[in-house]
Amino acid sequence: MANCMVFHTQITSIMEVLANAAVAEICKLVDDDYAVFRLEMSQSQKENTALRRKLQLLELKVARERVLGSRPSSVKILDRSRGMARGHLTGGHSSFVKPAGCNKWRDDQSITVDEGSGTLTKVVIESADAEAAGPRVKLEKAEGDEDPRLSRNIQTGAVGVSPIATEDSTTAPAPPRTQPSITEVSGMPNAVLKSETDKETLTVTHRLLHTGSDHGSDSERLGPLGCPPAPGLEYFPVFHQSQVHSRGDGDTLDTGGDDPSCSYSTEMDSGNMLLSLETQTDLSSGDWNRYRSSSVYSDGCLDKKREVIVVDEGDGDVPLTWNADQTQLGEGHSQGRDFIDYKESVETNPDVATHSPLHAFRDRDTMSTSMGSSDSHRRVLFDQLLNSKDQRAMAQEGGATSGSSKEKRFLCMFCNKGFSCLQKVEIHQRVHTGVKPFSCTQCHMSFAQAGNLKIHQRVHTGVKPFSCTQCHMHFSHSSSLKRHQRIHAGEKSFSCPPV
DNA sequence: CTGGGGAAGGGGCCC
DNA sequence: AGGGCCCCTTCCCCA
Repeated sequence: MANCMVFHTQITSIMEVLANAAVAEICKLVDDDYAVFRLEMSQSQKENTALRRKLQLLELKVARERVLGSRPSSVKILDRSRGMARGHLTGGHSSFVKPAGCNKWRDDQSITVDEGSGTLTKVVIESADAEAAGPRVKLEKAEGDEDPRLSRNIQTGAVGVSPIATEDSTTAPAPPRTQPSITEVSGMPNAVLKSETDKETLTVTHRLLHTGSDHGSDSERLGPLGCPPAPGLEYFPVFHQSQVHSRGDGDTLDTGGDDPSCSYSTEMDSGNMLLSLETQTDLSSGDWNRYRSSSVYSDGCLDKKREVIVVDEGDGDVPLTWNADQTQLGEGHSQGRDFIDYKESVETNPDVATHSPLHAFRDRDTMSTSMGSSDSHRRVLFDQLLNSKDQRAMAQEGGATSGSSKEKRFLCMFCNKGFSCLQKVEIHQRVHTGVKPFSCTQCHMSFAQAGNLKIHQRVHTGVKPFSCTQCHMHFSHSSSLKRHQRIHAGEKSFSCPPV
């Protein structure tokens, strides 16, 4: 019996030893695998960084070639306001910033694009306007020796500072610490705003983002962070909540925080996905339109989506029915919570005029005291949307629900303008979304209405079906003929009223 | 003064 | 009869 007990004890001890050995081996395997995993992650991240560096260099080269090719000595930027307003990217997406308050680039605004040894590029745009509204905007792309990040500083400084156009950033006077600045670490997968002080960044961001609206024209507006806004995206009404994918539950897989290999939360920031989209897309307007019309903004896709507010006639003049079969404009854009919020606000608050998605977002954003970078990005997009075409539409139509609500029971969800049928409001909402599903097959142009495309194609065909009966003139537009015939009729457009 | 795009309204046709 | 769709027209604006 005693022998049996001893044997049992020995067996138990042996089992414990074996179990401990097994645990140790398992732990070792896990550690090894984890190390391999981290190594692979870091390698992949390095590869991504290298690819991004190459991409940015290519973009810079393209921008430089365009600028230098068109203006070899004194580089000026063409007025792309119309192109921007019409939603066509015509150049590098992040290379040039149009000074606020200026409708056109002036001769005294210089742009220096010097890549030097290929490792340093500075783009300096100086506004000689002595007005306080004229910011000094400096885009700087500097590539460090080891640091793969490409930084871009947007500074708003005192006006009147002598222009800075130097190849060496060390010769440029360092901005005062108190000077507000925004540093976009564009070398990261998507732009990440780093602020010296959050308050200052918020202020400067707000100032930068409102420089265009202060002057009233949407064509003057800067894109986010000085980038020409992507068409369509410029007025993209769907904005998503940031999705942070790093786990914070503290288990062994929690690689967020001090483990850089898994700190990819910013990559998934959907607010910055817009920038990512710009970066990954050939930004020539043609390619952009191809992309837009083929993959995201295909007409067939769009026409199947219903994003309108339908006035329930049985409920008086209060629009209560949210008709949104799909609250996204294209695949690849998850349904935005802002739209959900808006839906809720519409359902709970009939005051749609002051609770449009834009107002709702703006109100909510204004309440935010710690606006993050993605919020800033979204805010500029919403401000662009609200302050430009939306306001123009509001001004033209006198605001919400103009006209008879019985006849115009389909309300635009952006400006609340009423339309008689669903298709009309869908077409109208393309004003806000920038969607132009009808692309010309012979050029880069695209149109929101099929009829306008048809008229446009007369440019290529040379067809001028409208002939003047009193002269040899022919016109491609009927309105042009009508306008021309006023000349024969001796009609004066502006005549002094009889005294 | 013309060229041309943007946007909206109206009417006809079809289901 | 009513709604959706398509096409055309018209006006406005800007380059």
